[in-house]
Amino acid sequence: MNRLALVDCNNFFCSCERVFNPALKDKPVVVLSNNDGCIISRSEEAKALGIPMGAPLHEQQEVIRKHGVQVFSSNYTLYGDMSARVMSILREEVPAIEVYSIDEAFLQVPEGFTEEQARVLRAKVLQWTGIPVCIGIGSTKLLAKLSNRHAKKNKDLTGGVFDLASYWDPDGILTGMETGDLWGVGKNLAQRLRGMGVKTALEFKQADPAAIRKSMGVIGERLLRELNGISCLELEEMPPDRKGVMASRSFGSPVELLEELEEALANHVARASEKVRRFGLLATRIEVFLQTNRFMRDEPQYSRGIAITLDRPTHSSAELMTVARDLLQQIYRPGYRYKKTGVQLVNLVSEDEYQPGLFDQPKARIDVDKIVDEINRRMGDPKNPVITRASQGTEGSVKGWKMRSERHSPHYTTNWKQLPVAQV
DNA sequence: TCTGGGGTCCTAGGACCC
DNA sequence: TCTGGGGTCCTAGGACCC
Repeated sequence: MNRLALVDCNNFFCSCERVFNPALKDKPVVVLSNNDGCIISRSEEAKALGIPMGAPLHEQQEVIRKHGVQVFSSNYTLYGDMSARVMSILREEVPAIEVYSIDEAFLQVPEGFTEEQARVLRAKVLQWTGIPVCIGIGSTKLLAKLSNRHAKKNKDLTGGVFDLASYWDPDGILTGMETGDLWGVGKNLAQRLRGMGVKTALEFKQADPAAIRKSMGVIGERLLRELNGISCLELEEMPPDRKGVMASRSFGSPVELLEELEEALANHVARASEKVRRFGLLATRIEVFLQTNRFMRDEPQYSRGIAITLDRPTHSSAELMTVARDLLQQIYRPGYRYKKTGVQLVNLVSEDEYQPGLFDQPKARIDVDKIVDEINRRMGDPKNPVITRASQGTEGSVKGWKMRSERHSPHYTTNWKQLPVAQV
């Protein structure tokens, strides 16, 4: 019998901010998306104030002011480092682990693994990192997710740990859960199920597999089986090779000029190609896209993407920037107020496996890109690299495309100059 | 003033080939 | 009267997730 545990960090980004700033304890805290646009993490206190997930910041200003909600720009350097600490503790405890996202991991646990043991693990993570987690146990990924959700929703009763299979009334829990609360069932699938008269998780569990297959395809059938304890989603210890890398940002304020778009795009290409180099990959295809603000209903809208397959795979910033700029020029139309541009590098191949073609240039003896990457890694932070290309614009030329990040916490754990100081 | 960014998987349809 | 069928690759778009 398979046995899995899903460990999920509570309000992860907010919890990270709290670890190094104890004054935030018991206070409402929220963390914003890139560009300080939306609220993407909320402490329990902030949730209690009725601040919804994904809410635009400007809609919540009044609540924030009234209750003194502490607001932070996202600090992915800090969150990434804290995540690695949590994952390394988990990895030591179990034979196999799949890091599913920055704040979640599936653990392969022994057959006799109990809620009691999960509580010990939970306490250890909290003590060693300061991050509270919830743990759900089940025989499939979907059931572990489901248990985790219950543990989190009923923390007072569960103490943050739950195993559906050892509960006295599992059907009662499934009845109290809508299909849309299940992992993998979004708005559309939930609606389709409602159309079939299936509303609760229990009704879904007992539904006719053939009917589900017919109306929801293989995805529906897989969910149904997982819900019934038949594992369809394997634990993936080795992350599969990346399919693509994307980089894009909304502008702080609308941009109309091609030159500014080119500058913003050059920055996105720089980030995307650095990522591709870091993974030891080459891109064989590049896509550039451009769009106006779809929320501005009364403004003229324009949205277009264009892609080409490269003559040969590359991860050179200079080469990719040239191609990207050319593509942008092809789709750019004057007279629009643009909200966003971005680049996707896809069909990635391994640097080592790639066979150079007959007419390829031999590799440069010194790879300038990689040297720049190394310097930026050691000396800068991701939002402010110390070395950039001229096409990316210069410091001080404050342009419309610059991203907002006004309430950034320090890089407590990754920059010597920003280490927290203990008061004696 | 103000609405994130980065992924994955699946399906359908067209082009092309034998 | 009558106009293959099956496989593969590519692309676009939908749906979902964190």
